Amino acid sequence: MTYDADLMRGVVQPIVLQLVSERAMYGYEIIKVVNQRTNKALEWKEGTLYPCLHRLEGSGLIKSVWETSASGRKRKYYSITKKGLATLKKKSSEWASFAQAVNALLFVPQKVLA
Amino acid sequence: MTYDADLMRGVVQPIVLQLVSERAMYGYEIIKVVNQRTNKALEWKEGTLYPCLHRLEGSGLIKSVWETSASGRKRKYYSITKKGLATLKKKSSEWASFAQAVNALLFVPQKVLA
DNA sequence: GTAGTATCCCTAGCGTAACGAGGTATAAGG
DNA sequence: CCTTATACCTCGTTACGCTAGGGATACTAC
Repeated sequence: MTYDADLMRGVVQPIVLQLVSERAMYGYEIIKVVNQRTNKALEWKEGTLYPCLHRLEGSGLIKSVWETSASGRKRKYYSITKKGLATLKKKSSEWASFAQAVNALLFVPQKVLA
Repeated sequence: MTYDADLMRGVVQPIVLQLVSERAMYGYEIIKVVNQRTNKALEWKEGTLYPCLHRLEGSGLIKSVWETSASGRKRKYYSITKKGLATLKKKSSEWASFAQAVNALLFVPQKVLA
């Protein structure tokens, strides 16, 4: 299922921060992990991820190193910085209470009405 | 608490649809209800709501009537249309599974890791 | 009365970020 | 060898929430 693009706004950064906080990952890998872990509920494309990675690195929230695998493939591994960890913590609790607030509005228990 | 503006994208329309589906409401009222029902977790401004109302009406998802209260105040009451109801249903279930997917990524149970 | 606040509507312009569509290059598999 | 998967990137479009205005009427307190 593919969602309204607008929903994606605001969650891409936190998700990327979370993933690279678990372990160092490269871009292409992140896309695969997102798609798999959500059973294709979220389906990111490269045009979504790469600019985001560059923004995050530019803000000093993640950092990257180039590595070459045994097969010879070059991959840019991202990991989270101290600053990024703080942001992740803030953003994910922000998301949690935001989602709760939205749910409170969208799914109103009957007794509240009328 | 005020959230990253980007989070708000994609949820303003569904929320408005939900509220005016409960009963006819006017713009200023909607803002108050959103602020109250979320305990100020969401704090909408007029610049957020009014354009959204006009978009929704333009798309035929809601309709409006001017009414004058006993005190003489003119208010534009919005109510949901049949088409709007269908959209609301779709959008809110979309939100539900989207939120679930995001939660699955942001709050990973320990056993999943490594 | 009148000053200040709350109610009620509206809009123009800005900034931002997801997306589609494109490009490059290398490894793997048939 | 030729296709597919892997792996990186960027440009332009687009949509919409927000800021910062503007206008008008009712209510409240002094």
